[in-house]
Amino acid sequence: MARATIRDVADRAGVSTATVSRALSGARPVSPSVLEQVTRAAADLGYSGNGIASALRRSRTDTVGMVVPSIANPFFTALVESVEHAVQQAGRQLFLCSSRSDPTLEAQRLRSLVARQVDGIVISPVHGSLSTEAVAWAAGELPLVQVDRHVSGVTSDWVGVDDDAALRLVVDHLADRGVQSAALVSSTLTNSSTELRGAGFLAHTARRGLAVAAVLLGDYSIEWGRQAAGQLLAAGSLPDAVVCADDLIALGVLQACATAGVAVPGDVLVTGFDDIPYSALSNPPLTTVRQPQDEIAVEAVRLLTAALGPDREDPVHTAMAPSLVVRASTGVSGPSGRRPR
Amino acid sequence: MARATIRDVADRAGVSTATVSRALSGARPVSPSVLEQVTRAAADLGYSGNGIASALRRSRTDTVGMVVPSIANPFFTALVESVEHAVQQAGRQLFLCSSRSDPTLEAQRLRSLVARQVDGIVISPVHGSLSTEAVAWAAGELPLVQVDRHVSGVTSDWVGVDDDAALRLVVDHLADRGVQSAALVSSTLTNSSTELRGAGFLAHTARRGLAVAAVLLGDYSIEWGRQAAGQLLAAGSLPDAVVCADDLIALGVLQACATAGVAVPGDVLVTGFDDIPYSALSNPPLTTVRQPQDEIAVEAVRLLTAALGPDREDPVHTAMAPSLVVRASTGVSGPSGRRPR
DNA sequence: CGTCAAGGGGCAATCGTTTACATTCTTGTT
DNA sequence: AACAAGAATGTAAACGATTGCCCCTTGACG
Repeated sequence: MARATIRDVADRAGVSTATVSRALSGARPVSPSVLEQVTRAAADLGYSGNGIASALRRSRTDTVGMVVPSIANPFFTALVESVEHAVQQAGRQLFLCSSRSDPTLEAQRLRSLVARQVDGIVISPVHGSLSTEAVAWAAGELPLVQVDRHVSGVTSDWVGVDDDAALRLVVDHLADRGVQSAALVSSTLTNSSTELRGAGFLAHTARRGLAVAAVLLGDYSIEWGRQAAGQLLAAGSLPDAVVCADDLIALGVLQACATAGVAVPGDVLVTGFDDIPYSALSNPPLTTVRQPQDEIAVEAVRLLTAALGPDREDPVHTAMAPSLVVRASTGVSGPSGRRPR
Repeated sequence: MARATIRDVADRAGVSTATVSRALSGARPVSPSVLEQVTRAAADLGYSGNGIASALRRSRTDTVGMVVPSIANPFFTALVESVEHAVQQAGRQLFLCSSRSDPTLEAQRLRSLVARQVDGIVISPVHGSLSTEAVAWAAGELPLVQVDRHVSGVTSDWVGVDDDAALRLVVDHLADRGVQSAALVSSTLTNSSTELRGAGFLAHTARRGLAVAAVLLGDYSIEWGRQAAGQLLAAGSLPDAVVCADDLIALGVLQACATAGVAVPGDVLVTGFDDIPYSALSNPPLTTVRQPQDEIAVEAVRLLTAALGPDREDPVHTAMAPSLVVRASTGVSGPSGRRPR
């Protein structure tokens, strides 16, 4: 038995489809008796509407698309959850896609979302330049706001964290702890966040007179953190501190240090970025930068909703203030012995 | 400027909309010259099709909906990622919803997915009985497969892990380590997984002659793990082992033990369930049960795809074999000192 | 030269809603 | 009592694609 349509409901209730539509949606008042009839008929038939037909007619889907580089990264997970919540509050549904850090896949997902007529898109672009074309195109088709990262050369809203301020917090904290040299472990990905964090690291270490021991680039993963730590250890001379561009990398570094018998924070200090839940549980617990991801999500959805309205506002760049969460990985013991072993 | 429609492309190429449709979709061959014309016209206009209109006409959306209790739980994150991949392979897109462990929200999401005419649904239901009505209804509307957990009394496909076998692995391992008493920390959620794990715990501890020191029920979170450990510690007499119904709980237990100065595995052994990535990084690394979530996802999507075909097969229950990942939290040192402090 | 088949293309119906406009039916006003 | 205003409902035209059916052209074969 095929699904009941509005026509079936209308026939059963003895009214026109227009009346059914109005009764069910409340778009215009109907008489109490008719409302009763229609409601009953709909219930009897188990009528649940056809969102597709509705969307076609109204040319709105009440749906927002979101594209993130990875679902597995807890930072994005948290962001997704916040956005989902905010979108839900606004009476819409979230369509989630993962670009798997691949600009080609990302472009594909964007095309797909546009074809599916989502009302707007929230995206954290994979790459600073390779993502530009697809993002620019999508932004031309419908409202789009970038979160966390952003591509260069596209005029669209962006909401994220102030990466420079974040690295100022980290470097100042390390310098206050007496650190004299630091290495950066980050990603080869040339997107805004990565680049701003790299630039911030260099600028603030210079400002505080810290030596830059090394800059190692891989990807945002635990595994890369392990490898990078391995490289630092193999080089023989460990810096006083290792600054990581995200918590996953930092967790990998911590694990490698533990395996190699290097004491943290005794021999080297380690910092992360994002404050994912597991950073509080590592050994030792990780000093990291907290992003206000919930506020970022709320603001992103607010901007999107605004863009759906009639009057187009100018694109807005909003950098939220980060905060430093100090834990044992930069603990009070400090770098007493400068060299391991 | 409004988005270009197939009509615009047809006009520009000097052919009918039917021909454009056929040229672009390849549903029927068109002459090379016309194909060329159409392709150029579409490119010129930046035509990208209207998925909604197409979906209405074909009554398929090439979209699969997925509902999970939480996006933040790494186990579901991994499952989502696997399903997204599998769905993508099948040429469809994934529509992800979080039910936030709330049966009411879950029902709402299911209604929404059905209204949006997704081709099928993959769901991990929140609750064993409270979710039944909504799941049963949705399963009546379209193909639906349950993953990980399942509700009672709905005839639909299910793919998950063999919870009884998993607890057999855990309990046998603990018994082999010389454990004589064990506590279970689980969730109050009465869903299939939780119940089967609880039953398995009781059955296999009985079989191996282990004393059940306590059964504590809360929710699947780190925080609850902490609290439960607190209760056990406060009770004065710690069991030889704490079996946790998932890794998040176990991580909380480990953290509480570390804080309280209780040695793991020296004073107590701890096991988890799911093998989330962070379980390898905890202090100490966690012994846990690995679920073949990728296989589960692939099988779920396969079943869904099969159900989309013409001939309806009988509902299938597939329990995948779990495996035990032994790490330091049940390490070789064993429970030498039975009582902490 | 006639017939037929096949390939290529167009016409128009269709999917299930929503909604502008027309129509009917009340009800109140003068 | 006639008429205007307003409320409730109906009619039918969209929305933008796909596709069954028909027509035309062309070439092959008898």
